[in-house]
Amino acid sequence: MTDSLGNLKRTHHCCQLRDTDINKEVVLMGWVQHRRDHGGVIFIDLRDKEGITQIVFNPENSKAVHEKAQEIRNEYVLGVKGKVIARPGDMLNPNMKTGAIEVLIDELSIFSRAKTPAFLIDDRVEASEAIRLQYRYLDLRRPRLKNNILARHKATMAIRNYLDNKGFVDIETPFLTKSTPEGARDYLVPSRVNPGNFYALPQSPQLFKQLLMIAGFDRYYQIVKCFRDEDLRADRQPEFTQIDMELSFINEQEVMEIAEGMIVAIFKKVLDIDLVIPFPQITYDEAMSRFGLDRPDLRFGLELCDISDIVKDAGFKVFANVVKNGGLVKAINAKGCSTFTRKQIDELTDFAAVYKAKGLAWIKIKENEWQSPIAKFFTDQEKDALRKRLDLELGDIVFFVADQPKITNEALGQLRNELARRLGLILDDTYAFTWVTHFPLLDYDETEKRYQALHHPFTAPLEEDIEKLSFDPLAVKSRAYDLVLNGIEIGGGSIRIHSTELQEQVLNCLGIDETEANEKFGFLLNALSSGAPPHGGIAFGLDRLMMLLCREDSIRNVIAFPKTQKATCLLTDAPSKASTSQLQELAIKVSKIEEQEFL
RNA sequence: GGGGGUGUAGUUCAGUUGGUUAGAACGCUUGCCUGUCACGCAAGAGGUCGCGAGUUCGAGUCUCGUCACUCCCGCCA
Repeated sequence: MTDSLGNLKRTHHCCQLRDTDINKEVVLMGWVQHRRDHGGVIFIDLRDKEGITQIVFNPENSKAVHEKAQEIRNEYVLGVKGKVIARPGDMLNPNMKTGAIEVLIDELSIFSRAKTPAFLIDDRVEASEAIRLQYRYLDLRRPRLKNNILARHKATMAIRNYLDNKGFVDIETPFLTKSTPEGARDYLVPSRVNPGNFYALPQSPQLFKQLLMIAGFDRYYQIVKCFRDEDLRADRQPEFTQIDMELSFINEQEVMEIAEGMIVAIFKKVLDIDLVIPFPQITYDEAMSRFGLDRPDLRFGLELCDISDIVKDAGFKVFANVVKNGGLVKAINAKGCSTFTRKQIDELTDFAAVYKAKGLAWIKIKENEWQSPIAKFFTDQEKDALRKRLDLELGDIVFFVADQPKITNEALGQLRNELARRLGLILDDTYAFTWVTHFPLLDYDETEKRYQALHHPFTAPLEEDIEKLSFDPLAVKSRAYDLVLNGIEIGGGSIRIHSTELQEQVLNCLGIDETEANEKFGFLLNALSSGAPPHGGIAFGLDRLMMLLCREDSIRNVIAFPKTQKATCLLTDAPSKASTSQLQELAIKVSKIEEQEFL
């Protein structure tokens, strides 16, 4: 039998007692971190959410209690009553906050016995991801995960305080809602009372927050789950949390200012770091040109350099032909890295190939010569131009990618990040923020042969570009902005379209005709024509932000109960089969399941 | 949908060219120990080598398939 709590009342937590508390009678409750049985005296490290206190069972103090304490094992849950005493002179433990004292126990309650845990509750012990997820409640006892979750709480508190002070109203929006076209795959929920019909879980509260602006709430925020049924990554879960906000009567600069203030408040509260604002802003075009990606990592240089004009007539046909066909030839000069071996270069070539680069050309700048499979194709004049453009000096190696602009930028941009990692150019405690602005409004989907919104269909085009919608849609820039931290997109938003006519025009561009538009989001178009204020907003990925704040490399480590890469939960074994009666009630037939187990 | 990595004791891993009884560390159990702090000492238990086929006199090791976890590409407005 185990003991019940009875009248025992906790007086302190396990990180609280100091030498100033000596001689106090205290009651502690917690889990057994370690047991050290010396035959006579037994030491136990008692752990709770706050920390660890050493408790002592001494047979000279109470034989019966000492006897009972023999039984204690790791992870047992105890309540103990005793006296705070000073540790003997040289027995202080400077590594513990409570290391000056210990508690000599007079009364012991064993609330729970515990099976031997699958892994030790200690950050120094490794366990596989699968085991950690299966026993998540044990992993959450360990300091690393526990502290991440506590940091997340600090962050959300800072966010709520900040936004409340700025006049934002926290409003909940429905989870059982309507499927929206465009965007990610929806999670569907069958409706029992409307057989054959389905709700969709929201990919974001986008339309509802716009409706709230039209309703006149002026400033809205929500820390809210969003659902996207797409394949997972280290920084992507099917359900994730957004810090979602929307404001009326503002422009993009004002949204960015508010957002910066919030990020500052979070960093101050969680890390006690004072960030410098405003964050730099660069346009999408500049980001692509200099860094190859729309989420540039500004912690290091290694910028990309366009050399298409220099090589357009070169004897090296690979380069020349790419330029002739509207492609792009760009290069990165890795200063002082001409010592790269053939093997290293091959690895980098394989790396670039992942991003569809057909090859990775290179030139090593050696004494008296350019060592390279392609150097012989260039005239002295071309070499001279390259030397100047790329700042080529003795000991450099320069990498080239030649392809369609999209591939050249992506491959070389990713190579830039990889080179920085390999060369150790990335400093640990640097937080390099940047806004990326002036995204294109649309891009062209080759497989579906139509335009699609880069951000979403409700993003406003730049005023001066609106007329181009009819004759050159791809040249239209939008009023969208992303916030990027260390090469990772942590938030994005836009000024929205608040005019019915413009909204219809953009939908038209996307190939959504009036009938379809009315069917899919006629409610929004109606609302827009019922008095819509100019408005815009932004949403941050709370999980990604916390991942960066906690220096984790997966968002699973900042989510209490995350999913595996196949979107399952190893703890609860979700998703699982539905019973025939459940399915019948929902008017659903399951096909293509090999061995359907009837429950 | 595609590519890479991993899977051996409760946990983390080692396991040679295919060869006798599959090892280590930690954890666990028992005993000893009154000042430890991931205590120490001694003894012990613990294995469907992910699963299924195949090759072979013989498979943890080789081949094929399959499952799980993970990283990436596609996908993710």
